[in-house]
Amino acid sequence: MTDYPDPAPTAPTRVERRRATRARILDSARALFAERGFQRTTVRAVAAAAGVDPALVMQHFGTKRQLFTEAVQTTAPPPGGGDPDALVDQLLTSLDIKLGGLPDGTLATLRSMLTDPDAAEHARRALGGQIDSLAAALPHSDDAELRAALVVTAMVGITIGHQLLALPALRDAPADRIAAVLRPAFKCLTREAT
Amino acid sequence: MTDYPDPAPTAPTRVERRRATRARILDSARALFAERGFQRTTVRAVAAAAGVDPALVMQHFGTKRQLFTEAVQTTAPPPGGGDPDALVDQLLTSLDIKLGGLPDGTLATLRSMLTDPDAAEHARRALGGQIDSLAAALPHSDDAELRAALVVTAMVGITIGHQLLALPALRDAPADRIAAVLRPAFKCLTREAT
DNA sequence: GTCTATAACATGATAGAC
DNA sequence: GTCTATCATGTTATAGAC
Repeated sequence: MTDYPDPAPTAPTRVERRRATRARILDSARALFAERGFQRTTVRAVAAAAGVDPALVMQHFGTKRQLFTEAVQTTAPPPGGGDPDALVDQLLTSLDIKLGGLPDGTLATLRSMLTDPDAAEHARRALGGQIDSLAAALPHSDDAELRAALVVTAMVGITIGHQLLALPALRDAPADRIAAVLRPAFKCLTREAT
Repeated sequence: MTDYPDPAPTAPTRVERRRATRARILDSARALFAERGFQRTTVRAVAAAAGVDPALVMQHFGTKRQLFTEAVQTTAPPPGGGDPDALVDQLLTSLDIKLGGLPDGTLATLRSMLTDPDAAEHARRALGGQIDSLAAALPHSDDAELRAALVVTAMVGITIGHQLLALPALRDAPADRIAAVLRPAFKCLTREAT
């Protein structure tokens, strides 16, 4: 093992190769989970996409569920502090991003959250975090959290309609126009009033 | 078959019994599809819930998919005509209904639309219809359809957050309060402006 | 010894026999 | 209407390759 000290810089060690294979499997899994959701994605399909044997996938991740969990694990989105109007613009920008290419991990969670308990829990946590951040930045009132939740879930619905269902009315609209139409409504939602 | 002419008013004929069994299967299927979605619902579970043999389900509906299609078939929601403000109130009322008990057929479609192509198509059609109705009632402009689509998909997102994900921030809010907070924002969305 | 591939078993959808 | 057979899939156990 330690007899020959790095014969060539281009020769990967076994651990490196294994790590690379693992990463390849994770990438394929993320893409397929994003496209088809948890249930409709088969371990065999992931293996085929990654160019490995199906059993190898299990070797690496134990169960399909664990594979999903790791594939979906992502760094938390940046929490935004500042005044509410800036926050709304920030949210609209992130929606703008979302309406373009949502990352596969997020897509996978979005797509599976209605039919898979684990994905639902993951979504609950992620959305809860976004809601709390937004609520904290809103003017204090007893329905700040409610308003924040409505803004976030409304954006989820719009994203679903655009990205996952591809509703013609949304698919054909440019992202900046959507943001422009949405802005006054969201400002209205975040402004405290009874 | 036609020898004995209705021996008793309480004795159901074979076709009646078959029809009743079929209805029982459909009800069980609708409930299970609403709770677990298409994939996670097994024909065996539907059969067990209806108290029949699994093969009988196939005898009646051919495939699990066809069972889903028939279970989800529902009468179209009432198209609303009138002025936009009244329409917004009407939508909020329907949201109010939705936040209470959504019918199983709708729940089943909602839950499965992100992971099942057929359910997605069904949802696309149903939402498209709602969007078109609303757009037709909005003041004519080139983004009436966009605005209508945003209102409808936002409501879908809110419904999902409330009913399917049970986000704490929404779950704990009374429906009338949600409607009150939402009303100004939706009015803003439906009012033409650039 | 460590990585990979093959075989075996359980459950579910569906088709055909009875 | 019920029972049995076939096929796909998730998962585990076992054998083969380097």
